[in-house]
Amino acid sequence: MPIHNADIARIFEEIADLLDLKGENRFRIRAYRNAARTLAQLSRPVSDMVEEGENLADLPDIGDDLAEKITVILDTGTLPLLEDLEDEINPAMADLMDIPGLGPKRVRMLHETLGVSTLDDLKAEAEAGKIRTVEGFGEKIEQNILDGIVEAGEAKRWLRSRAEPVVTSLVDYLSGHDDVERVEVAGSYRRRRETVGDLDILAMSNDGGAVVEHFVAYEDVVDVASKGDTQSTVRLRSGLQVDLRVVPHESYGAALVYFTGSKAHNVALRKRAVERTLKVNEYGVFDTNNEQKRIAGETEESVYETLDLPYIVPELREDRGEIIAAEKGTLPRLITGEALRGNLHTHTTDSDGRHRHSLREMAEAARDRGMEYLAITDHSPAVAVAQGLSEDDLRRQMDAIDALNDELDDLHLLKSIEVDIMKDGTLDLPDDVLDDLDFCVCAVHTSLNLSEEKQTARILRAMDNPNFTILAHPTGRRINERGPMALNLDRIMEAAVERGCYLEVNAQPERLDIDDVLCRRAKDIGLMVAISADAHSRDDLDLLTYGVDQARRGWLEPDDVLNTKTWPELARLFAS
DNA sequence: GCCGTTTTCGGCCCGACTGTTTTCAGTCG
Repeated sequence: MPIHNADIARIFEEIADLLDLKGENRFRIRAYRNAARTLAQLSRPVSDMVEEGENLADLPDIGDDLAEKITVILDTGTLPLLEDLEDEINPAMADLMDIPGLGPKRVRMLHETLGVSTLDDLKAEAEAGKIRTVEGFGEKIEQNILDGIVEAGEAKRWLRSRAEPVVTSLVDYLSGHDDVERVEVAGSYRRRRETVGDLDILAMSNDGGAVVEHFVAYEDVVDVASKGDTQSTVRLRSGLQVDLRVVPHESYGAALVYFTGSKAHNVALRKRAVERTLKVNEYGVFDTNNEQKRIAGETEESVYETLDLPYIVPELREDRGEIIAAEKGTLPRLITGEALRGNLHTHTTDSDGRHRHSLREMAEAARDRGMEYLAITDHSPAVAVAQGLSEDDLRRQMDAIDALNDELDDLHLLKSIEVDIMKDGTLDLPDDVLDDLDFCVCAVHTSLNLSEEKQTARILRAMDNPNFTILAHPTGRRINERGPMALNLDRIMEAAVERGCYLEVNAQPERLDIDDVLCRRAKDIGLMVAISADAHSRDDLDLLTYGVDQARRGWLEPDDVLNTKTWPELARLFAS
């Protein structure tokens, strides 16, 4: 069983939690968390780095000690430090820190006084009214704990696409107030993450109190968690939590940086500020050598400028090397939706009655959106629920495409298929029909639970087929529904490079597969991707924008993306 | 535990709000 970066990151996170509960040195705790973050976002497996004799201590936030611990984990799958800590502290106590309002100090206090170790213990003591008897606790905290336990069972991050309409109406409402000059959604929403935990809204106004009052009076607000002169937190009927922050004109840029995050990016910026005897907070940039004189803050650009940096777009603000790149002038020129010339994954009513639009309707929708080409990729027979195309069906569709291509002069339809990768790694249609297609999109839809070894071998075998072009939704995950398949994607991506195959960035909001970190890894090894709508209806062609967002977060530039190429260019790539 | 144009020790990002207290610790983002 190979040890992945994520496994090591999880061990470091757990160690950090347990050290936190012990009341250890907070900087030591932070060191473990920083290292976990570095590992989780690393674009290549540390196991490879070790094999190739590279020094792990060269990685950011990893020194000699943690480098050694990583090699121990790679060898044994665990770490003596973790096992010692787990003997000392019940690991279930770490879960208690997920309840809002409970941090390490309060959890430890509850453990020492009431013997609380698990969520069940906590619930029982809260319901019995015992929490309020503990020094430093009261009725409010007890009630918040009870509420928090209930919400912990429900809370899931929202797909950003699902939050969009909520955002639009709330922003409209806030903009309608006379004292509000400007409103913007910041946070992970602005960084265009695939999901959002809550909404962070920034308003420009000189009367924070009035704007906060207006905010909490919004008709969808069901609970006001906090309310001050400049900020407030509420819960909407939909369950979404919204934080509002109100700042004056001169602080707007600094506040936008601060509220957009990520937290790690902000920390890195503030460290950089300290090195320049500056202080960055949500009100501006201040010169600590000159009586805290404000030197910037009105715009985001002004904040970055005082730190000797060009503007960094929100999608890159994850402290994944963007600050160094900005300093060196090597920030990527990110892919945009306008750069896409076509869509390489499209379904029609030919394969599935539930698909809403015909070949012709899909073609016209693509043309209306200015696309140069559209690949038709209905399902193959194995996807019986989708009434996959038989060999004869596919041949008939190819004829229909030829006819339509004669008729359309500003859109080129490509003949393709989303062919199933069978459990044994063969493709679901014979080679002689696949040979006649322009290219093949290949996908796993069944037997998602194979072992990592078998699943990887299955896909590698499929890639041996010369007709294999693009691996669709490579991990098979559905956000909030099912995780990725067990899969050695590093091997698959390397094999794809060797064999002239490609990966898809599936733009369906619940898939977004591959994700941003994997996009970055693909770029690093020179593997191009297709940003594909996986369109099941005309409107689905507009989903491409979510795929573009994910690709931007993965640092992809136009040259990293197949469908920025013209069809003749693509045809040459696919033929080689 | 990491890190270094203040470099092998002594720092490590910053402020608002709540709930408990009477001046502030804990938590959160």
